[in-house]
Amino acid sequence: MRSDGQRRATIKDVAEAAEVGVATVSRVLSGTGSASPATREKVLAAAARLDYRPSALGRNLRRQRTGGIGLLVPDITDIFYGRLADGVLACAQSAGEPVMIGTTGDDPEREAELIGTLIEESVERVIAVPSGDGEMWGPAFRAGLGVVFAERPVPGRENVPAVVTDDRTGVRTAVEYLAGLGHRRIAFLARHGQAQRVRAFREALAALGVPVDEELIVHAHATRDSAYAAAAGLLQHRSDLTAVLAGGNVLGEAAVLAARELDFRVPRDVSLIMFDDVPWAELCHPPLTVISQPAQDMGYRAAELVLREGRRSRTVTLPTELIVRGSCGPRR
Amino acid sequence: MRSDGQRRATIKDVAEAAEVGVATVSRVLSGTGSASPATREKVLAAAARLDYRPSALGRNLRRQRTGGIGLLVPDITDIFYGRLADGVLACAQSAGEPVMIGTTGDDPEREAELIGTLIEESVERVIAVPSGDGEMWGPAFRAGLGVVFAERPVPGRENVPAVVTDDRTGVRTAVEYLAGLGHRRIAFLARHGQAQRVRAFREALAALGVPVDEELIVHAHATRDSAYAAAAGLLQHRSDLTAVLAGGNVLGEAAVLAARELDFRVPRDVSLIMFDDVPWAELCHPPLTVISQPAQDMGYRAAELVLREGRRSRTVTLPTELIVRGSCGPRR
DNA sequence: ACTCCTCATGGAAACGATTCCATCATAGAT
DNA sequence: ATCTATGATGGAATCGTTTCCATGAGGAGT
Repeated sequence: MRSDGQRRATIKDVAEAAEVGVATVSRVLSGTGSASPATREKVLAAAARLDYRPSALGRNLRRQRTGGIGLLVPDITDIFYGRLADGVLACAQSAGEPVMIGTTGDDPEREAELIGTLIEESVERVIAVPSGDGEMWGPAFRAGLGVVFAERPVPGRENVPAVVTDDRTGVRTAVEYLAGLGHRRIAFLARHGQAQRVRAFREALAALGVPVDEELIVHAHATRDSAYAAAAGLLQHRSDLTAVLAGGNVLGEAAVLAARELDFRVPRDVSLIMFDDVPWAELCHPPLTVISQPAQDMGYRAAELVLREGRRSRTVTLPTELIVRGSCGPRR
Repeated sequence: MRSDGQRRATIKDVAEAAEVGVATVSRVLSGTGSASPATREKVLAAAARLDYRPSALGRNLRRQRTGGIGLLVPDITDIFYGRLADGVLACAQSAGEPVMIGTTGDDPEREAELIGTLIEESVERVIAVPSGDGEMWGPAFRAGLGVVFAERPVPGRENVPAVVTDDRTGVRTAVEYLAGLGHRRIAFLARHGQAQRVRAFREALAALGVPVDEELIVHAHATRDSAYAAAAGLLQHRSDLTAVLAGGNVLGEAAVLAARELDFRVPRDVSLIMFDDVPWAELCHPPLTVISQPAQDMGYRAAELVLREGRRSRTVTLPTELIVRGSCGPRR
């Protein structure tokens, strides 16, 4: 008996042990085709005895399809993407599909590299939060990958299925809520790549007859440092603002921190509202009013979409919800 | 030209296009062996023209090694594991290794399933935060996987390399700090699987001559609900306690929430300290005093360890750091 | 009893890459 | 001029699986 630890048993070993051909073993184990009960038994017994597991490598090579899905997110440390990933994993694992993950850091170049790796690995389905303008996706489509975008659509690729949040309604809800409290000087703290939300922000202000001050729209990169710098700059240089809308939890965190550091009292001196409902929003002082986004659902739906590649599927838009806590007050 | 979109180019296509044999193409592209400059050029040009990418499937099947590392964490939504995963990804991506991720939910059964999947996929290196007692790892070792445990060691498997935090020192630091403030009735809010920290807790108390009250040691599962229930139960039923040490950020969050809900003022009524330095610890009111753990380093080191499988490596223990903020005060 | 059909079965090809090995050409040495 | 050493090159085997196809056996229908 040399089955203990040296080499993984192959289908050939099972065939020998069961005294049948490899084709029969394959048929029995995959459930396709016919086999007599006696043979069936023998094969199953041999497979169990040898602790046999079919090699996905061999199978995939033969079948010319890998199964398995790739997942590309900017930053797994951002809880929003953590929850998105969790949703993807929940769906993928219940379907028995392995998931290959990569973090792009919102850098199109790293994204391109990761796409390349996925293609080499013959992964044929990808869920991605695209970086930059999403200009790196040519090779992926040329290679025939099934792609679903999450969180953000890509400007040039409207025909690619995507699962996004209803940015327009979300932003409008936030802006109307703030305007209802009397705020006019509302700042938007955005991440690069949130062009859609910025547009919605302008529209929402315009619809309310509030003039848009471009200097109140500030962009930051996805890092905590950049977010803090942007938030602090905003509060210092545009001190006539009375409310800040943060485009994501990292930006919101930075805003809270900057406000505290610069001695702005929330909500007395400045009202604060952010995208993403995160656990610490309740723990904050004061508790943060947020526009919640269904991050986990988003991941789950994206995974569903990418797994049923059959039907042509359009973009799915998920609703947001305003959760009022204590960080917004009337304009002073 | 049919190279546009239908089928991925194979090495054979490149060989034909360059008018050489497949062996030559392989040699040129992988850099092994010799080839004349002219041939070299022809092959490179053909490969570029056809947008050729070698299939990892074919290569791995032939080479009998997959490369790529598996990563098993309890919950990617927990920022501690998010940072751990980030560290793993940082190392793996810089080494060009794909990463397959799975979440176990701290459930040994799901863990076993995921291990099975990894074996089928011929992944040969795994970094895992083991669930339960880690009794499901037999098949993995039998299959010859290179395993590195992270965060927690597994009782029966001391010879498996692991990257863990210095629980003993971390806990002792926290307990000594609290004792220095006059606290005697110190509770420990632990997750299942933190046996090591519980042991350290008992030892630290004993070393200070403080009697150990077993009822002040409470266990919760890894979910937010379970953590909240445990924290609330602790505060309600053992109201003579004056300080709580939480074994992780989810537990700490639950403690803050429960304290607020039950009208315990922090730190006046109860002092609070938790493992994990997370961004919201500063945002909390009052800011939380924490024992920080180098989660990202942990992941990075684990990845390094699992990639240099060559040398036999022992367990790596990473230091913790006490970060004093405002959630601990003198005993009333 | 002969034919036909179905079912069980195993051999062999294919998937895409690497790598061993044999072949061939050319340059250098005698 | 002949022999040898070296480098370039391609054919073919191999990895583990699935699947096509051929074969053989056995039962049913005439």
